[in-house]
Amino acid sequence: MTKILLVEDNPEVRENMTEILELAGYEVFTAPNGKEGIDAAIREHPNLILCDIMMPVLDGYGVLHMVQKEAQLQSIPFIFLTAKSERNEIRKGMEAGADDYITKPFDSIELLNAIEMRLKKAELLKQPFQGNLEGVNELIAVSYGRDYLEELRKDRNINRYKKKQIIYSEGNHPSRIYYIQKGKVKTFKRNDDGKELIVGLYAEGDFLGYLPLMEGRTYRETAEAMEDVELSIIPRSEFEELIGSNPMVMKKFMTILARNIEEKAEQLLAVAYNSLRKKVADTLVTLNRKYNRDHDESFHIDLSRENLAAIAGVAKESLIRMLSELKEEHLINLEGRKIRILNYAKLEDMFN
Amino acid sequence: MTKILLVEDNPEVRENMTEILELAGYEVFTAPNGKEGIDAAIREHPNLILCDIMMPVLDGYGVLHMVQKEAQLQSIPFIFLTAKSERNEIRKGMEAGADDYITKPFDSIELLNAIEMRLKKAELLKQPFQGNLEGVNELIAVSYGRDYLEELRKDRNINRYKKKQIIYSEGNHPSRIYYIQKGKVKTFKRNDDGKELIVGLYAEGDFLGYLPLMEGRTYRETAEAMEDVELSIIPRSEFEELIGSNPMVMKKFMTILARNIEEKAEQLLAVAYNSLRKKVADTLVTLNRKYNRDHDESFHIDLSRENLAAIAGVAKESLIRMLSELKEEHLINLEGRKIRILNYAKLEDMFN
DNA sequence: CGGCGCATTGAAGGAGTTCAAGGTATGTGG
DNA sequence: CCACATACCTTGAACTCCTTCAATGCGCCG
Repeated sequence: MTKILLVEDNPEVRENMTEILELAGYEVFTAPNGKEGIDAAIREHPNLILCDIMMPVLDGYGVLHMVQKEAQLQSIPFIFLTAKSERNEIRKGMEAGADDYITKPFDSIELLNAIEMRLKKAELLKQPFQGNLEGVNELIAVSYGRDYLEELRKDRNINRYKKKQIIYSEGNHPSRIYYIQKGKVKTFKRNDDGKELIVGLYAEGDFLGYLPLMEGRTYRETAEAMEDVELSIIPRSEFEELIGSNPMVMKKFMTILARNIEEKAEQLLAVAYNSLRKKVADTLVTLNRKYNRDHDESFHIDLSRENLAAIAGVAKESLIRMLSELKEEHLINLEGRKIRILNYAKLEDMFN
Repeated sequence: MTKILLVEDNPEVRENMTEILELAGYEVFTAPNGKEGIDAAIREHPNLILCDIMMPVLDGYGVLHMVQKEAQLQSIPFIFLTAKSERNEIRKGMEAGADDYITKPFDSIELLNAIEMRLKKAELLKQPFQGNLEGVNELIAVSYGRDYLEELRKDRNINRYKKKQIIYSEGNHPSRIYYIQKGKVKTFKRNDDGKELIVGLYAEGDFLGYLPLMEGRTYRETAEAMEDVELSIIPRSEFEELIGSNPMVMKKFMTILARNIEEKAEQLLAVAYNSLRKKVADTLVTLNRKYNRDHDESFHIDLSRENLAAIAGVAKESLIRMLSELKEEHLINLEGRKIRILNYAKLEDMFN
């Protein structure tokens, strides 16, 4: 139920308006002065505040000021409601930060329309979460329009990296994010022994390196070009603008992050307890899912054995042996370094 | 630089205003009619739109309507700027969804004040990310005020679960999140062999089970009470309201998620390549960091060996043997099932 | 053609799991 | 309050799966 807080010192006006609002289906809370109004706002957290200006104890400007100072009340629409109808007064009210300013006397329909519109505008922030999202690209499309990606491609400095070149290193400070125009990038961590675990794979159209920027930390992993790569640079400020400007974008971004967590948890289970056999099979399945979205029959995985091993979290030699085994069983085919999956279903349900 | 789009058909007024705005330090784009105004808005993505009402081709209401329909433009403040000063006209403009309505003639100071206030309000959505956040609790505090937690404690249905009781299971559909009043909860996954890996530990004051709600999926893990537990239930709608109502809350929440990803990646590396010795030491260090925030000397870890093993991702017996070893080396002390850390520094830098 | 990088195969070794059995704490019912 | 059951902890010994080390093979490029 939508809650409205009415702050008004005149008891008659208050009751009259309460009636109108309740008839319109709102749940109404009232306060006879500014101070109690603030208390009620904090207590009830209404969806909208209607407030008189001239009141004892604390006037309407005071209420608005307080409301804007409290983080939890900032986003509540605030409408002044007053007999002061001179242009100056109106400007003063709006300049104080009200969302609307209605002068008495008013029609009830005027009041209700105003309320409805402000509620609607506030509602834009509150769409429920949306599932299904391919990549961060969508974000860009949503917030800047489709052309933005195209623009990126043209306008920006494009950085080129050779195969095996480091893009950023663990411990460095992030100042930008990267958008991959071309090529593949891996991000990895090393343990104390120098063994490499690949924690992320990125391809054309992916964004890279946004996590540390969001956390305000240094990079926790190293990014390296797996082939010759072209990256466009998006400066920190622009990224923040991108994320911060549109609540829908934020929601989508949060969904992506949430999914990422689930994936990592899944991988964690696999790495911890699964047999070599299953780890390798899972890796192949995951890579296929990731890079072969349209289920192309002729698709093959083309990564060095070393990298494959670092993704699966196993030794290179173990991986190779397991690939041979899987080939024996006609689940995959090895064509040079390239791997083609023959029996996807069996790989997926590989027992442990 | 702050970009302002001015849509106005009269060339004189347009140039005059442009000058004022540029003097005030804004970057100004102009359009002579509504249609071009829309195009410019999409192209430039301004921070604020000033718009006349009476214009050829497409009038101000039309522009506002279009702006509200485009997801990427919705959140841009929109100010009407017109000679129509009758009360009716003002109401009509505001009811159409404008954020302010300024009547000609106006002082330049009036105009600039109005612009500044609307920019400021819009800016509330765009604060940069903030680091440092203890838990989701903070979110609640920010958005609803401190008292909300207290309220939760009193008003809600409190569900009680006995030790070992399942709170939710993998595959089920989420319809609410949980807030832990009392007790400890673990979330875990099982691999095909039925081996358990603990992926999350939650204690008093933590929230539980929000990820699947955000992703719109089923639970990916099972939650079980580790001791007798009291939980309050927060329905889905309320959770969405909570997250959606305040952009600051969203930002903070995103930061939490980002951190969570980093942690999982870290754990992944550890589980994949580290020795039993290091896995156990890391687990002890992590648990200490998690549950002993104030570095209490007399703190001890009190978990079953089984659970400890499931956190570290090793066999129970292996864990026990390693604990004995660590005790021999005077790094920890075993007091019954309880574990006290004696040499935190050495545990932390345990070699592999 | 020789050197380099990567892939493959063989054999040895070891870290950690598993199975099995005994020990200790905790609680419950007579 | 004791006896007994149950759940949890600990230790021993065998085994296995995977890693590691080492040698060889293969293809590519200057």
